[in-house]
Amino acid sequence: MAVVGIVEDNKKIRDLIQRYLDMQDEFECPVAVDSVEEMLEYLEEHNPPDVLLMDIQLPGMSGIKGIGIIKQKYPETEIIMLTVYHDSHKIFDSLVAGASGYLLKHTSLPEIKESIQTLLDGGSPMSPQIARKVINYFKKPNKQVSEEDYGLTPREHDIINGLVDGLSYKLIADRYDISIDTVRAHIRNIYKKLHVNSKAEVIAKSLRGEI
Amino acid sequence: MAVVGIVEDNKKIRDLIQRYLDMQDEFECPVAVDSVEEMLEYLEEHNPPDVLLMDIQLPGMSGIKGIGIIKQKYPETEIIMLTVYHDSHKIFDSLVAGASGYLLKHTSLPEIKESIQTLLDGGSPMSPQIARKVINYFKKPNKQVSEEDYGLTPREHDIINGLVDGLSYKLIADRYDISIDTVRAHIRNIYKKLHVNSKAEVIAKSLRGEI
DNA sequence: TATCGATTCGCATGAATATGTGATACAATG
DNA sequence: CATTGTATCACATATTCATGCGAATCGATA
Repeated sequence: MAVVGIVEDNKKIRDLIQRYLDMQDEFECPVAVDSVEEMLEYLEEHNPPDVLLMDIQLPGMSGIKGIGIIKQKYPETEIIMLTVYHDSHKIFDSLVAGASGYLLKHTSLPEIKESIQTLLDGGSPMSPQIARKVINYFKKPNKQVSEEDYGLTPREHDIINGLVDGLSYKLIADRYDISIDTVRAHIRNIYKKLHVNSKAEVIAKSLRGEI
Repeated sequence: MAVVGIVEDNKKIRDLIQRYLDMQDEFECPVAVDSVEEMLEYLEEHNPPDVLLMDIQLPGMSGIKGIGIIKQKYPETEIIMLTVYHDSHKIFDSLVAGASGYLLKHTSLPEIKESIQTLLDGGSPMSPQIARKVINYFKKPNKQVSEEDYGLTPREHDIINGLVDGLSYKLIADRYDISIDTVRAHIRNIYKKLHVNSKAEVIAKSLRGEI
């Protein structure tokens, strides 16, 4: 049976979720407190829960700060944020701090139950609206920042992949069944196109996403 | 009524989805082809669909490359990947290229329908397993997962920074006002600590956030 | 005080890399 | 058909890198 903890300062919501989860055969919810500090006290004397439902806006320490502290001491505990905030900053900060799921407060009790199960099954519960923002995170920085076109040919990309994998000219030649002199030729052209003159710079450029 | 297009090389799957969607009152699925190239031809003469379901492994151009081309010409069209691949690279590449959702191929037809509606409502359909990988992306560069302690000294970190900047031993020596032999000495120690034996590997490790 | 780790420097050698100057073959393009 | 670009290969040379060995200084710590 999975053990779930709750950190939520609204007593009504807290009690509601706790009662609901305790009613379920699959879950046990022995601890529901209204601040990170109280949860930390609790954790000093009890086994950490498998899952924590956590609000962001809390008396005392914020939930986001709490994630970091709790995950550091009890890395096995998975944390799902349950909050009214849907702005990108709070979402990202939570995920970066170590949260594994992010739900909005209008989420129904059965959906919360389902989300906890999803988490225990190795998934990350997230509402589609939240997922959308997370995905947008990937889009913005790239389209603008990177994506320069150096006019590299497919073969040149192959060679670059070899370099990034830390291979020597000889090993790259082996990988693609070409002679080491051909590798040299390609690398010379790559250097020209990228305006660099060492393996190191190519690797750095590539891993920074500039190619 | 929303217009949906399909790019999928498995004829059985393609026809199945097309027939199913066409049966729905909410959707119309006038185009289902087996390559990005064909979809591009179609788009030249028709209005772009609202949503595209797209495979990754395709004859000719890959679906990931296709995303970029299609989103550039028809930015209003939303793209959902529908694929067997669940490795992080493909997921990230797809999202970065501009996909708005990512489903695995075992997704049922009603779930696909639901996902399209989610997308049209401004959400991003994504299975919990995929969401999990996306979320892990946020965690890695930070605290828990990575950051092995190789016991590198501050000076060694300096030298590594020099390498990552693409500098030669001589330039690193200049930067820190030390002799090239000292640089050599540090690099020898770094190689020992990181268990590598080339600049390339150090740079790769560093830029992947493993140091 | 004696030891240890961090930092510094030197010398030497073989391996790998950077760069120049060629060449051939093929496919696509005008 | 001439040109251009990709991909292939060869030879030569200078530079850079990897690595082994040794050693001095200095601050901290046992």
